Order: sequence, then structure tokens, then C-alpha cells
Amino acid sequence: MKSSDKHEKIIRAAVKVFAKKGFFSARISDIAKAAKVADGTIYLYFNNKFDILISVFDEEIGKFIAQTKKLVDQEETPQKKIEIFALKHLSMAKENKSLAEIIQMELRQSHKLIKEYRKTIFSEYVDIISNIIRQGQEKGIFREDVKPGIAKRAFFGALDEMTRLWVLSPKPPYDIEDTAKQISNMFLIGINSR
Amino acid sequence: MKSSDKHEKIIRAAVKVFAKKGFFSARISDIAKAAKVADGTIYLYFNNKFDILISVFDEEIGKFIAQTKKLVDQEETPQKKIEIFALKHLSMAKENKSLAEIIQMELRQSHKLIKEYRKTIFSEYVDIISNIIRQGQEKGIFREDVKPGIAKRAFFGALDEMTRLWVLSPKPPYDIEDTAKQISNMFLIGINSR
DNA sequence: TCGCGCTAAATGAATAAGCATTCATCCGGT
DNA sequence: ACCGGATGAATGCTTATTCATTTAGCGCGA
Repeated sequence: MKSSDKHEKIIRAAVKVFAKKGFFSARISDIAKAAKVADGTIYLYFNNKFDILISVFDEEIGKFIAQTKKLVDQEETPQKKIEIFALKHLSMAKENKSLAEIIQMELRQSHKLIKEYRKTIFSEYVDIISNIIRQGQEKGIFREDVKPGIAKRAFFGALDEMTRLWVLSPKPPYDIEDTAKQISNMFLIGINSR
Repeated sequence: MKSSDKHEKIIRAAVKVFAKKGFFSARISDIAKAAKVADGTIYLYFNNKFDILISVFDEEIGKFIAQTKKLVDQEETPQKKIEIFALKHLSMAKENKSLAEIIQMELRQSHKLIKEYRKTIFSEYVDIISNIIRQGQEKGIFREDVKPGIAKRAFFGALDEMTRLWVLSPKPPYDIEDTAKQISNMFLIGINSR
């Protein structure tokens, strides 16, 4: 059995277990069982329980942010960029529910280390939005009196809240495309310069 | 010492300790020390650790929602109602940072009971918004194609995200009134019917 | 006014259970 | 035969909860 296999297997098992039980209630033995390895094996690949959580964030969220940036860059107008951002955000939550659940729940713990981590990773993501807004303002498309620092959070918060709804419900109550469009529309009209 | 005193004292101590350490890392002995009572005394007033958390939610959040409803009812126009809602939401977070922190962090755990509780309590709060939106639509002030169920979450999410920023930072980086106005403005323009 | 039970409230040391982590041992491939 | 990876039972620490004991307030009789 190649070692890279195990690392991957454990991460994947951890995502499921953390999503289901939450970080604190999750047992190392649960993760081991889900990954079909011995409890001790986990400590060959991770330093401790916390390290597993951080690895989940690093590896999985990192990928997602990179993908989002790339997609946004491919669009021409700020409006389109905003729309694609919303769509990508909501699609991700739908397609990767366990991960979305962990981001929703575990990344918001009061734990010192998580707090620091969250600041960094959320900033990077949310700044994609403020950059779009600034571009739009330079082109005269968005109002000048809108503060990108507030607007980025309003938009992200709106999407994040929709995600929370899905994470808590058994079934998505709204259509992804439709919701993405509604929210980005509302936002775009709200910051439009005309 | 009257017993009602102790209940209150323990709740207040718990708010502080939970905010600082998080529910799982908080020790009963921490709360006892902060409340200046013996560990065992806590069990005269609460069934278990979890019960303390639930009591914090019930007693503190309940008050807040009632206040918000009252304030909103006093306003005449849907626009003013939206504005006052935003202001009240953000003010509360600023004035009661520990409680805001607990709502932000602990009310979003993966724990079964908390999940259920959250659904109920968030719904009650967020439905204040959708009611305002429906009123506005009936009066022709807000666009008909806006879905109250989505819009309420977008607006709440925006406010919630601003709160998260404050909870994570040592100092409020923006002025409360200004932020409330920016966000409600953006939202009101976004759903305006003209 | 004093002191003597009586009761409810408070205490905190002891208990007992839970669980992350370790490590002596065991493969399986070369 | 050797060795790096894998195992999982044993360890030891952490902490919620309990409960035998103490304390404080109060009424009442002398």
C-alpha cells in the first residue's frame, strides 16, 4: 500500500466524520474506521487530531479558491465575474456538502489557531470580490460611494448564508442557478452606478 | 444569597467563558471560578454543561429578538424597518460582544441538538425580514420578482458577516451607523421596484 | 437577647469514564 | 534476514458529575 494513498484516504474519511459529528465529538477511532486503517496509522501521517482538521482546510479549500480565481479571471465584465463567483460558490456547496459543512461549522470555532487560520483564508477568498468591485468602480460601472470592504462582505455573507441553509437541510430548497442569479442580481443592482 | 442571583451569575460567567474558550474547551471549573461559586453549585442550577449553553441562548437571544420585533413594528415604512433592523443587529453585536461571539461560533456547531435549536431560533429572527419584504411588495415598493425567502437570507447573511468581522477583530473597523446604512441601502436599491 | 435545632444551599474532593496518543509487536515485500 | 510501514491494546491524562460534609439563615422558646 503506497503511503500517499493513506494520506488521501484519511483526509477523505476525516471530512465525512467531521461533517457528521463535528470536530470535538469526532473520535480518532471513527476516522480510522472510516478510512479502514488502524488508529495508530493516523499518527504516521498527521501529528495530532487538530492537524488533520488543518490539513483538510489547507488541501481542500486551497484547491477551491484557486479554481474560483481562475474562473473569475476568464470572465470579461465585472458583472459576469460577480455572477460566476456566486454560481461557483453555491455549486461547490452543493457538490461537496461535507466539506461545505466543515467550513460552515468547524472553521468558526472559538479556538485560537482556527481563528487565525480563518482570518487568512477568508480574506484571500473574499478579496476576490473586493477586487472585482474596484475594477467595476474604475470602469464607472459601480457606484463610487460603495465601500469595497463592506460590499465584499455583504455579498459573501449573502452567499454564505444560503450555503448554511443547504448544509442544514436534507435537500436544497432552491435551484442553484436561480439562487446565484437572484443574489448577484440584487447585489449588482444595489451597487450599480446608474 | 438568593438563588436567583446565582442563576444569573452563572449565566453571565458562562457567556464570558464560552466566548473566550469555546464551548468544548470551556471547563466547568472555569465557569465556576468566573462566577465565584463552587463547581458543584452549578449543578444545582443546571442539569449539565450543555444545559448551560442552551440557557444562554434561550434567555439572552430571546430578549434580543423580542426587542428587535418591537423596534421594527414602531417604524412606518418598509424601508425604515429594514434600516432599523440592520442598525439594531449591528449595535447588539457591538454592545454585547461576548454574546455575539457565542452566537457566531457556538450556535453553529455540528451537534444535533444545536442544529435543531438553531433552525428554530434563526428562522424566527430571519422571518422578521421576510415579513417586511412581503409588506413592501404588497405596497409596490419592492420588486415582485424578488423571492422573500432568498432576500431575507441575503440581507441577514450580509449583516451576520459584518458581525463576524467585529467578533474576530479587536476593534470595530467600521462605524456602526455607517455600516448599517451602507448595507441596508445596497439592499433596498437592489430590491427596489423602480 | 440569646442560643438551639432545623433546613436548604453551597462546597470541593473523589469518582469514573472517555479518549488522544504511544509503542512493543507484527507483517509483507524484497 | 531485513526493514519500513501498519497495527491496536495499553497508558495516562483530562474533566464532567456526584455526594458526603459544611455552612448560613431563620424561627422559636426561654
